[in-house]
Amino acid sequence: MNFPQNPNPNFTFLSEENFLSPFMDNFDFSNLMFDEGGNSGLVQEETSPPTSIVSSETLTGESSGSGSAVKTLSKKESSFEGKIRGSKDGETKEPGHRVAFRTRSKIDVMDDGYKWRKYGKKSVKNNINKRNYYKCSSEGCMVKKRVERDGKDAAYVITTYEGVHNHEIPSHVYYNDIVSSYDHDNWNQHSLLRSIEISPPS
DNA sequence: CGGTTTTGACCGGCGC
DNA sequence: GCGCCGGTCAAAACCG
Repeated sequence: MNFPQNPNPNFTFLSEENFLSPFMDNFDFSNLMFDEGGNSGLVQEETSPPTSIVSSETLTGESSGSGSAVKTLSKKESSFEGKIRGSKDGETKEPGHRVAFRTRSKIDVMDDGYKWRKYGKKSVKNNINKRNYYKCSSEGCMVKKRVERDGKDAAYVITTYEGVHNHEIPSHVYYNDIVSSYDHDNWNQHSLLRSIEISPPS
């Protein structure tokens, strides 16, 4: 269960370089969903049917079944939002930056440079597979991560990040270095990931 | 030895 | 009011 994506003992932060090639080779960012406190506007699950989100992205005709997964997600979103609004008024209630990725990969979890500790596993409806819950290991950092496989297309993995990191990425230096060094088209996609990791304060 | 994973139980919200 | 459903906790096992 360690690092299925990188059996290599050499895999470290430095291996990001190594990580890059296979990463883009094996993974497809076929669908990304952004939602910053329901303010981004890139995702609008409440007004638009979840399907539209999928179709607006590139699903290469395999979007048929994926709708269900997205649906579940959006449903969660709305309930989550309601929960926030219903909470106390002055409680430093962070809107919670939420980002959902839908990637095509053979592995379950992608290493994004942070240290995650698994704290739960649950099987959800609309998905025969189990959903895994991770939390950032750093103290005071309550960022959560949710990983599940698409019940319809086992090839796809849905990863949802929630919250903003308090601290630097353990491999932050490398990221900067890499980002500067590698300006390939591929990094276009990955830069998205990076932007999430550094999560700008609104 | 410390930190992490595992797994079932528990809890709280929502819908009916 | 009850049951479903999703999310979290916590204790024990497990691993490096």
